[in-house]
Amino acid sequence: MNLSVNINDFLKLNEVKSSFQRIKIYEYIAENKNHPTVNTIFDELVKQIPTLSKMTVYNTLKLFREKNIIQEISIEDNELRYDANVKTHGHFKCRKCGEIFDFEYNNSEIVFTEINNYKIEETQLFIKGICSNCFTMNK
Amino acid sequence: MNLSVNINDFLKLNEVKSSFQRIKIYEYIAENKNHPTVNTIFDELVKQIPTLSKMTVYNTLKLFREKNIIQEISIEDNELRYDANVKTHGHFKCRKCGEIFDFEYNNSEIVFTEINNYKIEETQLFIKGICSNCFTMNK
DNA sequence: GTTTTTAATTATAATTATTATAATTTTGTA
DNA sequence: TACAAAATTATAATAATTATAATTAAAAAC
Ligand SMILES: [Mn+2]
Ligand SMILES: [Mn+2]
Ligand SMILES: [Zn+2]
Ligand SMILES: [Zn+2]
Repeated sequence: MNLSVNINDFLKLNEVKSSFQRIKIYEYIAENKNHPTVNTIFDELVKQIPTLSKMTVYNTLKLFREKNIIQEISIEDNELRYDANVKTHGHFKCRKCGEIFDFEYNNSEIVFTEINNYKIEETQLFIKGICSNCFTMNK
Repeated sequence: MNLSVNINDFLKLNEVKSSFQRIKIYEYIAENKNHPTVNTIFDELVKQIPTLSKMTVYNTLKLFREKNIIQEISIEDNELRYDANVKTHGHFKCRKCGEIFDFEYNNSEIVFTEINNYKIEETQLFIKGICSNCFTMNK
């Protein structure tokens, strides 16, 4: 079974015209689940695709966002990161190792009195601190 | 009563050496509560202080952050914004008018099973959507 | 299956944001 | 006032992003 074929269908299903570059970019984000930046995506893929242009990465990410098949997260420092998991979930960034961990939380448990008549379209919960790996290592 | 005098004391209390520029920058963020970007702060203050350098704004914001008298919020688009309210609180950005609203929420009500042994240092909750002003105007 | 049309990718240039460095000015202290 | 230290400013360098045009690839028409 070839994953690229599945991604090809997935893109078409979401009104994204498929191409070799687009499949590879989506594949990278979806498989690695590492919340990569534009530069990470480019640097990793240019190894496989030497002709790849960073412009294509920018354009493709913009298109994927418009079609809602990826989400953009700006956890800190002006560094935008991308995630193929578009469901609402939380992100934890470790100050030591820099890794970003996903976590689930119950959105409905948060009570908003001040903005209860506002139309909510997107929710982002970011937590920064030290992950358990780095915490135990320091002892 | 002169607010600048109070800010002067406040800065000293927080181990920040006071200066005319630093007082004006803190004053702008604290009084306007508009979560300004570097450019907003510079553009507004350069009207009063024609010799002001953007470098000073960058340096001062970095210093204020280190001393924890402001917080940096990166709600979207690679645009960093600054807030003199350093207590944990949520931010709502309206897609129509662009304004950012503060709201309170009870952090303890959110249950994190996956990261329950992680050391939490900072929490940011961002919500995007349409504010009630813009929502009623569109009807 | 070749030609034509359209769209995507690439290469390049332009713009913007940020950081680094050195010169100048200000502030505090003797 | 004179000196030393720090902050501010001016300028240059770097990095990130966007815009534009040329090239290549894909799709549609014939
Ligand atoms: Mn995620
Ligand atoms: Mn706020
Ligand atoms: Zn870690
Ligand atoms: Zn609004």
